Amino acid sequence: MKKITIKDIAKAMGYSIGTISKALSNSHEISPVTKVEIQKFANEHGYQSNQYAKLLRKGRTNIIGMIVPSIGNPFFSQILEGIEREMSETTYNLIIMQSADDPKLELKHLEMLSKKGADAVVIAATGNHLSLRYLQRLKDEGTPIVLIDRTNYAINTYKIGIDNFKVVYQGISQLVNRGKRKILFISNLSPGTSMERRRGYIQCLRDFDIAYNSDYLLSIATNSGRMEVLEQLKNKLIHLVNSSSPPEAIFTASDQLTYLTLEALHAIGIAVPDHLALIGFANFQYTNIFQPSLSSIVQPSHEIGSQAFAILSKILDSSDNEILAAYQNIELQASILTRKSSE
Amino acid sequence: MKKITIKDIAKAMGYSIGTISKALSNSHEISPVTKVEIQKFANEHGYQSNQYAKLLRKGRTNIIGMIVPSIGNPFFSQILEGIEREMSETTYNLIIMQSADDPKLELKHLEMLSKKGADAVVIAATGNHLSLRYLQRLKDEGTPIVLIDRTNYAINTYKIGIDNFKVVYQGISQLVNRGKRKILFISNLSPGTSMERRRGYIQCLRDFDIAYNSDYLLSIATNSGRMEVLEQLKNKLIHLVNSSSPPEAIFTASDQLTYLTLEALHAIGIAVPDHLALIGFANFQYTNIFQPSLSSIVQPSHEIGSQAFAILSKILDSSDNEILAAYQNIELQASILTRKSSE
DNA sequence: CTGAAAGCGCTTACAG
DNA sequence: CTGAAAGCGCTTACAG
Repeated sequence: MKKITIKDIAKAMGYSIGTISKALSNSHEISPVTKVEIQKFANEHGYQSNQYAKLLRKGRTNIIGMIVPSIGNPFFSQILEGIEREMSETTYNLIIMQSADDPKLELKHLEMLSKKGADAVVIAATGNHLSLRYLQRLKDEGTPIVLIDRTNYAINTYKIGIDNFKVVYQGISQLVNRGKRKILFISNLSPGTSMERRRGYIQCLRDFDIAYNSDYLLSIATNSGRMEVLEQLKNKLIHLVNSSSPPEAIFTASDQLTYLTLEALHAIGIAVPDHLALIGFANFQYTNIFQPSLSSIVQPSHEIGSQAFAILSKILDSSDNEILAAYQNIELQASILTRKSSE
Repeated sequence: MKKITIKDIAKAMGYSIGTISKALSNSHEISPVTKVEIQKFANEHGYQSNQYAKLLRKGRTNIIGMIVPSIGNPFFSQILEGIEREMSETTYNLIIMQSADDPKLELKHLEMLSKKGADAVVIAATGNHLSLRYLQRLKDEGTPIVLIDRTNYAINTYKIGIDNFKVVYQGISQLVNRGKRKILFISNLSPGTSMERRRGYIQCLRDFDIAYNSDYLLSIATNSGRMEVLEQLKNKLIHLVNSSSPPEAIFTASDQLTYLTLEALHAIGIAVPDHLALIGFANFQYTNIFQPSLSSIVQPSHEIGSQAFAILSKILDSSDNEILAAYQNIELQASILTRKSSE
């Protein structure tokens, strides 16, 4: 059952290679009768065009490169789901790579994608300046770039994320409305999102006339191992809880930090919400079976993925690979599931 | 900053195209001096070979196709992580597709992979006979196939999973040793794993001299929506709990069923483990923050991925794409994390 | 409406 | 040790 080519069809049917090619791509140059005849023959013999010959000829690869910190993180795996569902039956190919939030690895992956001739790149970037410069260069060379999740970077391109300021503001408001005034804010170091999230926190406190306390602003590097991050959190939390002014609530500004903070609180024996309320970013589908059921900020992860693909396919499908009128910064709506952990 | 080709180098250096090609692939035909000179020039000018021209010439695509039920399921996303880490800096390309455990979609994806000319396929198959037949055909045509997770199918190829019988036997033993004799076993319909898991359950009961009760053997189709599965579970559980012989423990034989069963138990107000103990398959990294902390069967998901790639790269890298001596059925070790839910 | 020919970027027998 | 030439499977001006 060897693969059949245009040449085979041409020989079998007594047409030239060019005619077969044109008939199969439905060219108007070919007479309807011949076209039908050829297409029928091709179908019956299971002809499938060789993508690589096509792409070589057209100078394209149809590869969309994607870099995320970790596929195992449900937030990113859901984004991936969203892309895959749209893409699977197209001729595009997705290549996925994990940066582990390591700038060096990220840069290596970008170089690899360039080497593989990726026609577009989707990335949740670490924010490392070398990577950003590389992205800028790719963009200048004509490769469309879509920044997802972490969008607050000074590069003028397509961006898809959420309104970080707003959803954090809402989350903090909830805590305040439940009588919490001493709110610990824990975020990671990603400049792509943490600025806006922190701004939401600070502005909300200000609007509620709550004094700002720098001890309540915690930044944790999450690209070290899980155990290390957990230890750090435990130490910080023990310290704060035993301080003269212990926090009454925690807001965690990333999925991983939410899970690890909850784990740390369990480990050091602090009851949630009795002792300390908690609300945080979390996209795992089953946060309602957490101890306690978790008040979660949920992002439209699937939609982030599907929109990224929508934008790219629009650009790549346009004959001259033209960049759309204006770069868009799409801010989708995140939602808050209020549950026991913040009661 | 246009891409530079072999032709460009040939023109610039005054060598023929063939010589450049051979020098870059380190052929012994070329004199060491010339080779160094050419390689240096290529490096300095950022030459990157066009994979597609290469593959077209060699009749290969270097595409590895992968089909899993759902990328969002942490178990499968971890397998993906395992593959990606090994593969990212190679010239192989992974194409991922989701079957949603839908046989029709699975078959469509397989056809797509064949159309794209995948050089190999990695699949957690539904077990649908049309798909299995298609896989068999691909295999017969020379495409290496690796079955992951669901390995109990009558197709003679590479298989990577766990010793399902053994780990279930151990899990059930734990429950029995804690005094439970009425154990409800909930599994999905996948023939690739559920047979062996069920066998472990039944054999364990037998060895402990516990009467087998068919009411305690529950099979749930998990490819309908999440809410639907949840409803089913709630109904079944309410019925059983109120029966004349209510179960004392539950063993859930898939990740999704574990989460949903716990959710169902919460919803209908059954306390775990006080009222009913629970132990189940679960690969989410943070099952210790569940309510209660979950006794989990954890599979070596990353290793399943990395081994799949290891096998394939070995086959595909061998010049004649030869199938290795014998097909292997690799059974990795799963582990049991015993925690509060089964106390 | 159909065909002959060039070429995408590469590799590899075959000569010399 | 180096080069000329054919060919992987396709598309597309250009002729006729």
